Amino acid sequence: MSPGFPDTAPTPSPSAPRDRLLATASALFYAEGIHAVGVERLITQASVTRATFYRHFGGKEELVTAYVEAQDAALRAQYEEAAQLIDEPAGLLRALVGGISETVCGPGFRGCPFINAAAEYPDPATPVHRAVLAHRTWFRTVLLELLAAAGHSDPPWAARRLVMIRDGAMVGGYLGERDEVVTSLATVVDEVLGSGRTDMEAGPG
Amino acid sequence: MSPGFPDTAPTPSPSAPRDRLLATASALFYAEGIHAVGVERLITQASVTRATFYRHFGGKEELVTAYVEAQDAALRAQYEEAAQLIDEPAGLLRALVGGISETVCGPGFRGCPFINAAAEYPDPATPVHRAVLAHRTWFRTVLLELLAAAGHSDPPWAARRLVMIRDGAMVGGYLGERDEVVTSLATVVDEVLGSGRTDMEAGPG
DNA sequence: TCCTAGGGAGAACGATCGGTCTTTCTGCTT
DNA sequence: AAGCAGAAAGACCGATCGTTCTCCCTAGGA
Repeated sequence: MSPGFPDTAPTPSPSAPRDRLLATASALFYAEGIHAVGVERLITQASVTRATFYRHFGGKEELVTAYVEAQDAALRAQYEEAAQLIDEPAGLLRALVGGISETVCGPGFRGCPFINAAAEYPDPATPVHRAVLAHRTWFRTVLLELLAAAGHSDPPWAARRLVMIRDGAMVGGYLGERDEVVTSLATVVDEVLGSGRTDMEAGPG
Repeated sequence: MSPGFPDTAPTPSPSAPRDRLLATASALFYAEGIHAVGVERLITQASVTRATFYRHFGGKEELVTAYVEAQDAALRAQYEEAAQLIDEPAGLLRALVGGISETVCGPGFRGCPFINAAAEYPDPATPVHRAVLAHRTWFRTVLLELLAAAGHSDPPWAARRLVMIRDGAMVGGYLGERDEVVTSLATVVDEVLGSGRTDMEAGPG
């Protein structure tokens, strides 16, 4: 741009085609299912040519994996952001499940992208399936740590319960009544947190 | 049709090809996903010709619908069978969730066929999606009736909780630790049933 | 006896699948 | 000024998609 700043500039377009591709893929894969979306449609909607597609991704499955990993990264970032605003573990825990409620009630919610992806990639050896499991492991670990930090009497037990109720909320929000799911979710979280008799009484604080 | 026993006999082969087709489809669709299985493979493994396939089903989607409806019918039949052996609603309720535990722990469990099918058929107008919702409505209704018959103080609330925990168990049994899921499931059922303070104290009776 | 419905076998349909190729043009680095 | 990486544009590949077709054979009802 000018002398003194020879660096590669603040990436005016870091790799626009790649980003467009991933964004388009995320929207289509999530809304319609992965196997239901072909490469043709992807590159057309992303305004990208075939050659460009295969220059950035080794193939469709690699793009699918990138899609799942991007969802994972987004949730991790969302959590990190919340973690910088909230100090108490119990509050962070509630913020975490609050985010789930918002997701479920948000427009265009179509189920958990990880559960849906796993439904289409049953083989555990698949990178896609592995990415799903990796996200779930991360989520469970975060719950475990927060529960322990909050002084819960039985973090493993509580984490198991919270993971199950999260999955139930995701499925129910897609194939059932969203409002009911959200209220049930909140109630269960209060119960689980309240049952670890320490400094984590229910209530938004 | 004619004197004596002109009837179509006790169906020596009611429609063997059709049954083979549906059985093969059920196994493949469940194990590998629906869009991942083509007609070619279907008819080859079922030892049926293309013409025969299209004589029995209008197309692939009709077979998929039949697959989902067959799963639904099997579960309804399983429930009816249990209902004839068990009188008390509370016991029947426990048998119902006991069946879920067995399913989750059974060999080859690959998640809930209804949840998985819905992941591949997001459009609510699709017969497949509708069949999934129909099954879920039936399940919820059964829970509701059993809870009411058992004298639970808040059947709608309890039914919601049980549906959510069922979904959580199905997902967790596929993408998590099966043993943990089953024990958590049993605990939650006890809690939910026990909270309706009437004649439904926990315990297998 | 005929006759016909149902199944087996397989060719063929257009469409789309995921993937590779060549060519041209632009924009940056050297 | 030269050169090169990345992207646009699009032809092209074999394979498979779901679907329809013809032909033949066999078993069961009229």
